Amino acid sequence: MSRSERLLDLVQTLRRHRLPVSGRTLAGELGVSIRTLYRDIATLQGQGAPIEGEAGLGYVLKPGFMLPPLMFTDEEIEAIVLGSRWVVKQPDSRLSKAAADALAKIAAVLPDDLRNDLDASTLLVGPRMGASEGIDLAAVRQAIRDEQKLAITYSDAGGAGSKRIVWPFALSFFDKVRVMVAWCEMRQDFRHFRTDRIATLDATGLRYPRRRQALLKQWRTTLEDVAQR
Amino acid sequence: MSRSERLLDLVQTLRRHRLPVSGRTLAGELGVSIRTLYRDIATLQGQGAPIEGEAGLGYVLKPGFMLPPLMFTDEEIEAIVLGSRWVVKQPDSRLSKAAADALAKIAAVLPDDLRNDLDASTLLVGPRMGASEGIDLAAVRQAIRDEQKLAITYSDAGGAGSKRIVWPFALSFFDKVRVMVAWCEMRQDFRHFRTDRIATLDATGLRYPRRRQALLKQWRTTLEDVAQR
DNA sequence: ATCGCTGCTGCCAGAATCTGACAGTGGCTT
DNA sequence: AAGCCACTGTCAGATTCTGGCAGCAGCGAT
Repeated sequence: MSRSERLLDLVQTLRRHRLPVSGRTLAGELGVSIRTLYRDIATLQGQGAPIEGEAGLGYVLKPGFMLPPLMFTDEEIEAIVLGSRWVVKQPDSRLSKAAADALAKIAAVLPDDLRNDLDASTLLVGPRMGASEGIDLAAVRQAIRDEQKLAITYSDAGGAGSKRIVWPFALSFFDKVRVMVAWCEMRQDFRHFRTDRIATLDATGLRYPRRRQALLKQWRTTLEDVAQR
Repeated sequence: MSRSERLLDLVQTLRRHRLPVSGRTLAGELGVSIRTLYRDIATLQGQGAPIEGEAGLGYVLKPGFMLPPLMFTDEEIEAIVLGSRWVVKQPDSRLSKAAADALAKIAAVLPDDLRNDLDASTLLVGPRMGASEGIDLAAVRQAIRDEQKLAITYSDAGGAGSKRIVWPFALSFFDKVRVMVAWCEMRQDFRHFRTDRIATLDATGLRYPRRRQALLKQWRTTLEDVAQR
């Protein structure tokens, strides 16, 4: 058994024993000398595992769990972060604090580009979407990640359809519908497109000339202006 | 730099290069020989990392991300799982599928006792809770984990207060409020207690005589019976 | 106060692992 | 055919890991 496997084993073993266990016992269960066990404990503590050792008693793992290295796809990470953000907004203060802590831990290890992706997926208002989507939201998300223009056919509130080229930079939940936030070339302004009113959607393969991050920032500023009126 | 650190570095390096990179280049950036790089790639692939190598091109990391070992508290895991379950229920099929996949991956590595804890935290109906809680939900969660009786003072719909001993086994979201699901000793039946109507709550320290898992199963059966009426 | 149990650290030699270099195979592109 | 590349096998040397030993410190029981 390699060292890294053994370290995970140690955590699991500590979880099984709820009461303090002596180092000698742990070493025996892992088939390793007590000296090595001390080194392993030190390594785990160095990685942030909440293991407490007290002379005369033994070791206890404070309640918690070490998630081993896991491979998630972009969308899985997005789903987890989105769900956690929702929990943060819930009134259960303990749980919402826990969710915030978890988010911070996850964000701390995410590479920059992925963290930016997540910023683009905003959660505006208490979400309670009803209508099923007609278009492929994954395509929208892809375009946002790649900072590429989209050609869409959109039916506005009045029912009139229009073709537009837009620069999408965020997918948002708003009231009961999902909304794609984008710069509209036709209007030369920010526009919100309800995803259930987007009739057709085609990737253009063309990159738009500004950074998504910059658009997002500018859009947020605009929102604040509106709110202050 | 230890080997395990370097393996994480490799993943990060592969993420930076979006286009295929040759093994020679990667080896150079990591400061190791190309032979070692091949071994590292093999190790990562063995751990499930979606790295693809093609002769004549180089290596690409299929979009995704490897979360390094992370320490979460019980409540953080609960928050993540609960949030992901919410995402699963959303109409965005791509994202909800991603959430389901992520949940499966997390469940696969959770120790049994923690997985049981999570079963007790159910998500019943589209949640949109408004009222803030008066009592300490963490105490309820603790009692559920430890399978211990609780003494509560509850105000029912009519406003009349009553003292009861209950065996809590699940915390649930229902309509707009949070609900503690428990066996009520007074009524000798399952009862749902809106957490915002629980006036006082005291731990008894007494274990109740049945397994939480069994209560949960029986309660679900009861629910189905009611639904079929 | 003494004893026993335990956590924790430094040290060192042997065991285990990792590493780099070399050689070779097979696929792909030019 | 030539060049680039992924990939595997082998092997000696470098590196790391491991176990045993010695010693210190904190705690509770005797």
